[in-house]
Amino acid sequence: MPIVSIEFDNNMPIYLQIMNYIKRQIVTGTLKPGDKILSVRELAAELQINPNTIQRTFQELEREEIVETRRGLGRYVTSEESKIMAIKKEMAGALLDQFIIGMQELGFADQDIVSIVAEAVTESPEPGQERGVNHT
Amino acid sequence: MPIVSIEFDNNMPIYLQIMNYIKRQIVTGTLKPGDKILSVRELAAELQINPNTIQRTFQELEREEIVETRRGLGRYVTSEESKIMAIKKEMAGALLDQFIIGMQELGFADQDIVSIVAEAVTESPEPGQERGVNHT
DNA sequence: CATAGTGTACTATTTAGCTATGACAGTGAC
DNA sequence: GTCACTGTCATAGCTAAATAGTACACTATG
Repeated sequence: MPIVSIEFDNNMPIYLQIMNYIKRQIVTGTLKPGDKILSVRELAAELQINPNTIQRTFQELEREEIVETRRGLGRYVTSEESKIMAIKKEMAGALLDQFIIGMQELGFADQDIVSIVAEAVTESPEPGQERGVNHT
Repeated sequence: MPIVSIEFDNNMPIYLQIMNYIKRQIVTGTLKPGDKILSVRELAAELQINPNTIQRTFQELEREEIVETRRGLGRYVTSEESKIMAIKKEMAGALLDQFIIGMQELGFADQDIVSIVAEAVTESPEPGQERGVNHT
């Protein structure tokens, strides 16, 4: 049984989901700047996934300059906090865009969108819950 | 050049994206209950996509009882408006969940989430725009 | 009847993602 | 040097998604 686990969405590449998983850990401080990251083989074993897939995940993260690789030693979270802030901003912006544009495409008015969010946040503060949405 | 077009996300199956595209048209009333839907070959030509992929899209939509098939005639939007309402509710709920849980995972407080949405909605009311997000 | 349009089915091919497995190279501790 | 870890590379195989092309069945129209 894995120590940590991710609920994978079959309609999205695993390596992208693991990327976001790592990014979240960095953004929220679970992984701090300069921290050593689990090795390819460790993380592969923990998530029950092929090491090659983890390798691809890290290659992407490195391309985004979020992690640094020291050959023979391991991988480390970038020390540039500005980079981490930028990632957080980018991820939040993507979430926001997807949500608002999506709701507008469904025909919701701007005021409705705001009140739906406000209501959802007050009625069930903990994550992972079902939420009701009033529609017109 | 296609009359209508969709910006496809390569990280998600096309047939699912077309599904949502059709669902949105139904939910917003662009396609009304009982309306005839473009044929497999028509829609395939319009979206520049293989008819087999469109066929798969419609099979899924039919499984969700959103469209009805009359062999030899074509496909039609369901006449049950309650079904359409349910779809809208479901799609909005999915968007909401994804957004709120995502923001919470990024470390945003509930109040922050509400104000970010309120600000985004007021500052750029039209869809398809970039939005800034203030983070702490 | 023939025709044109509809949905449906089938085979074959390509590509991306993921897996399985093995091998090689750099680093630090002993 | 040896060992155990690290990252990296390469080959092969499997599956789902999408394409291409063909064919068949149903329906309305004439």
